[in-house]
Amino acid sequence: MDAALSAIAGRGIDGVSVEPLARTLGATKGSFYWHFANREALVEAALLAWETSETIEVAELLAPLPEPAARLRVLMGAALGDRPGARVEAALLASVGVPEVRAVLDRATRARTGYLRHLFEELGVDFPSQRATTAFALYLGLLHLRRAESALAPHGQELDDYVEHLCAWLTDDAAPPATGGRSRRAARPTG
Amino acid sequence: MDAALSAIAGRGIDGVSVEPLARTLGATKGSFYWHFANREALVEAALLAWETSETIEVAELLAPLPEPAARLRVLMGAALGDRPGARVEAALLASVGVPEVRAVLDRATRARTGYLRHLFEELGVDFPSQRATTAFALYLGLLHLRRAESALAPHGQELDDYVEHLCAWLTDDAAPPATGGRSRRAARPTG
DNA sequence: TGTCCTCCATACGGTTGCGTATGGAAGACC
DNA sequence: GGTCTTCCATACGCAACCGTATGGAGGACA
Repeated sequence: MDAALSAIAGRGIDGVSVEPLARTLGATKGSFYWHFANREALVEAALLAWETSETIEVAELLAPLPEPAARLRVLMGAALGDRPGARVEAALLASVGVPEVRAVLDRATRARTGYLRHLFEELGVDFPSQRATTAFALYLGLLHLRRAESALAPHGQELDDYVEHLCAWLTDDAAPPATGGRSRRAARPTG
Repeated sequence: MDAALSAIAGRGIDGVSVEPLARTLGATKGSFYWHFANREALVEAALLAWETSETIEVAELLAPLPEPAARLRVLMGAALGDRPGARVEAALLASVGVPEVRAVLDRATRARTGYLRHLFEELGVDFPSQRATTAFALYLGLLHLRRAESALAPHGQELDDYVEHLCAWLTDDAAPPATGGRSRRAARPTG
């Protein structure tokens, strides 16, 4: 099943095929079909494994951080860093047309934007839902750039600086100048 | 070839197969292989067609707008609206692993971030490259959410408001307070 | 009218992958 | 030792697709 996740990370959901996968494991189809009912069962099991490991990882990462601002930074940094799960997720984004994948991603999206909204609420900024959507969209876009191996995708120290920058930007750092609400934030919230 | 683009929009690059495509057109493989050398030639032709139509569309859209701020708004709005090219692009993002697709998307990315950087320079904001990357990543993320039919993807009037909000945010509307660079913008630029 | 050239259809071989059928090895258990 | 369960391999049928071979209709043209 790790092999299945590797295949997903490398060539997407369609890259998960029973026969080549069995070959790379030094096994045969006969063996595979004893453990799994069919290809779809394997894919679902792999998706489930990814989902749980992902949520556990994130939870463990954020548990020791009391400060919401630090949580946001760590969250964005981990999301865009070199986690093994990131490659899988970037590949899953590509297969969002497959119903099972869509269901998993939908759950993950809800969980993440929900948590982001919670963070922004804790931070006391205005329009937390809208910011959560924006932050998550940024995450998705940067994840794609990374998968596309684009020159725009920041790496290493640059990535750290960029994450810092984004978090400050997302939280209106520096500036809440006691002048009350600004009209430029008056657009209707989205999510 | 329109059929090929439709297939791409609907099921991705892998959804472009010669025999089904010929069937939907009421033709046969024999006919297809007279017009195209092979499947790859069709895909490349379709990608080229998309690329040129896309650049032409955008150029025509922005030509009559002198104000950079208005250009940014129209650009983001069009990018996230219901253009036919948007569905194709969202599907192409999924196939960024295919070398030909990657090449096309890479060119498009360069062109777009280059133009965005130019816009931000015209607007006189600081760190235009970084902002261009951020704006483009946002675009990519929202495009994905739209393709995923996520509840977070804004639509209609909501979309307009959201675009307005984002543009104001990206350009530090309201605030360039002649105080020079602020420390929260001091992270190293990325692109 | 005979001959090309253009465009398209039918038919074929080859590959890849899914799922099933069937048998066989190796240990558990009596 | 016999039997049953567990796990795996070989072999098969089937479907989707790619690309090629081959022929045929229909107009251009001398």
